[in-house]
Amino acid sequence: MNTRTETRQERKQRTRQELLGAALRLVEDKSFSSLSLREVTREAGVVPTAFYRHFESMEALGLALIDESFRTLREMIRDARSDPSMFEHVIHRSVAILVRHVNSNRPHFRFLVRERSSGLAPIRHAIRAQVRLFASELATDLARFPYMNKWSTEDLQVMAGLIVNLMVSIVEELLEADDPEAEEEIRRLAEKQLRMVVMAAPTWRSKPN
Amino acid sequence: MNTRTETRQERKQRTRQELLGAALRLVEDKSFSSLSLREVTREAGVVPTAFYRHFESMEALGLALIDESFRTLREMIRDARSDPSMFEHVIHRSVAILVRHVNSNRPHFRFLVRERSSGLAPIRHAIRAQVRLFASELATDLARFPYMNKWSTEDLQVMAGLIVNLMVSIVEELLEADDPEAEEEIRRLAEKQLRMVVMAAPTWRSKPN
DNA sequence: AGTTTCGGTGTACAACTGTGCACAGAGTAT
DNA sequence: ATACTCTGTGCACAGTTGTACACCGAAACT
Repeated sequence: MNTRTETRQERKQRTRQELLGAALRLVEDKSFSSLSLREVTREAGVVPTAFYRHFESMEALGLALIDESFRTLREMIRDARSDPSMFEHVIHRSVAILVRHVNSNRPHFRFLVRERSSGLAPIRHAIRAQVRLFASELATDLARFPYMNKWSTEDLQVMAGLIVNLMVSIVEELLEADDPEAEEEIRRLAEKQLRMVVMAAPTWRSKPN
Repeated sequence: MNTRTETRQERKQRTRQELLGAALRLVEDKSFSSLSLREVTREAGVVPTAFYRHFESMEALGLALIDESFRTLREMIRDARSDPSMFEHVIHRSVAILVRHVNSNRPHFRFLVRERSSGLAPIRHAIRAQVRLFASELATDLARFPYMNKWSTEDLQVMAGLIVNLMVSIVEELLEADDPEAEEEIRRLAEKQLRMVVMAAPTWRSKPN
């Protein structure tokens, strides 16, 4: 039994994680806002009132989930950036990485894309802020690519927004897909869509008329 | 008093509409799935059990709301198609029409974009099916444009998907915006994004390598 | 060793939920 | 005028909800 030599902090962290995990498991079939505090504690295996030792409300737990989810998303970006074969097959590699990370973190991604548009205002806004941040980082990355290195900041932002949008909708579709060939089809179309979007790069010039 | 000479069918239709309207009003600040049958009937001014005279469950009401919402969306498309000045300034006009329709049907659009990703599976799927249908129609429309008239059906579908995606996210942003200058900024960026996307048309060729 | 701190328990309660049932009263059909 | 058909009402009931409160026992501190 390893609980024997468990410090108090550790124990607290553990049940905190259990609460977060329980919520994540439960939003698989229900929306977060229709999730009750008692359901979460029941799933986590603690008594309802224990919830308050960790979060002051369900909304607070939701915000914590956002933190957690974006931590895994940042891992993904780090993966993508450190991929040496990236520059040649950017699109192919990016989509591959995205698909892989969605598959190994389905609950987190599901939570994010759902609550991004539905959900309580504070949660919605927290997610959208993070996504915008992500888009900004992408924009600076884009500046290193051919054709785009002369673009204005706004143009880069717009292009980044476009790509992030696309990524969000790819994630949405991946989450709806269950069988692997549906996934393969999504991946194929996703790559095509991305290619179309970046195809604008060589031709683009701000304020065309 | 006009209720004096009200036929039974009319009366039933009226309270049915009241229920739909009540639900639409309530999802302004809560998500549909966390909406209770009693709340809806309370807002509509009828007794809870009367609900069942019109819908067998909240899910059924949700599906009815989808119908209603897409009816107003189809109006929008009709407007757009019949606009004579369309072909010259397609993008500018399209965005204008979109913004106008979102503003005059905020509750419907809010309901759609929220429940599209969250919400119960049947409702989610119903909405996504309609959106896909919309994308297909757009694809055939696109075939009439220069450069694109030689494209394969799949390429047209992909481009249409891209545009619809973009429209969805524009609607999402419009719904978050409250003050008119924020709206103006969204409109401006939306036009730029659309221009970028269609910019691919002249250069695009399937299976580039 | 004695005291304090604090994560988790158990009980309790008022508020709310969905829905079954009997019934009213107006619209409709005969 | 009489009988039937409905939409909407009223009441009831068991189940669930959030949270207040007193409490326990072990880790942490003195």
